[in-house]
Amino acid sequence: MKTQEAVKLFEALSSDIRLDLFRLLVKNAPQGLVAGDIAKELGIPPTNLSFHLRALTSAGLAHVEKEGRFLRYRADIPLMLEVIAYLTSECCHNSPEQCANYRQASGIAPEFLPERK
Amino acid sequence: MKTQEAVKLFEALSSDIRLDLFRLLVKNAPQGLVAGDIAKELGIPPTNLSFHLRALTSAGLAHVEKEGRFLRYRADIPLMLEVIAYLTSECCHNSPEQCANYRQASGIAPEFLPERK
DNA sequence: ACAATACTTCAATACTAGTTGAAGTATAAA
DNA sequence: TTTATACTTCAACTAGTATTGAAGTATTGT
Repeated sequence: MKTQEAVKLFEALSSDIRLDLFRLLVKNAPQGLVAGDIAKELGIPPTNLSFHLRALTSAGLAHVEKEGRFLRYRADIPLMLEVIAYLTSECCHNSPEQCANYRQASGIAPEFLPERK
Repeated sequence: MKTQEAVKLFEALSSDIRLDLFRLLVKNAPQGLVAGDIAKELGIPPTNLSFHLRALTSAGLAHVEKEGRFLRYRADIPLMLEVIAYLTSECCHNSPEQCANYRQASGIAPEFLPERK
């Protein structure tokens, strides 16, 4: 992943609305949610929701699919994992002693953490 | 972690300079780097570097310590791991089948991934 | 004491993002 | 085919963010 792409992704997550939104989609992966259900869940006006949904999708963190007159949104979980890998890469110069302690104390499930290469 | 704190952290990472900066500090954890070394490494003017260092530290992602006339900056790795845990929490409703596949394919080291509770 | 170094804060400017109401498009229901 | 539903785009305003040069503070070397 390039820096500019990662920046785009973090920008997309830099809003309370979008962060709630994305986490809701993560929670409801992989089936996703239609815009109306999201609006009900988060309680924000449709105009504003559209704005933030667009921000998420154009960053690539969510994808849309049409279902009749509904639009279904899904989180891109692999991309989320890529940006985590980018953020944490070469942590502590991959020193097993230094970094592994942090990692093990983190309360993060093993499957979400980047391999040390 | 509360939403607003996580937003603050993602905002802090929403700049190419600060993202490079933070990743440099992650790579050089836990000993950290002094501002001058960072400036050399990233090649940005001191005024601007100060601005971005302040943004990172006031978000809590980095901490400063005085060393004579130098200032040493260190990444807060546990906080980084907390925000990862926040982002990925309840992924796929913690369904082992759905989510574990994503996680295992992610190339992220086990120690960086949140526990499913 | 004086000058150099290391880094920061200040002030001014330019730009980018967030929110809202009104209007638009597309699908479905009556 | 008229009406309602689902969601988006447009336009306007507001407010926050990034960058830079100049000036400031603190520490070290001579």
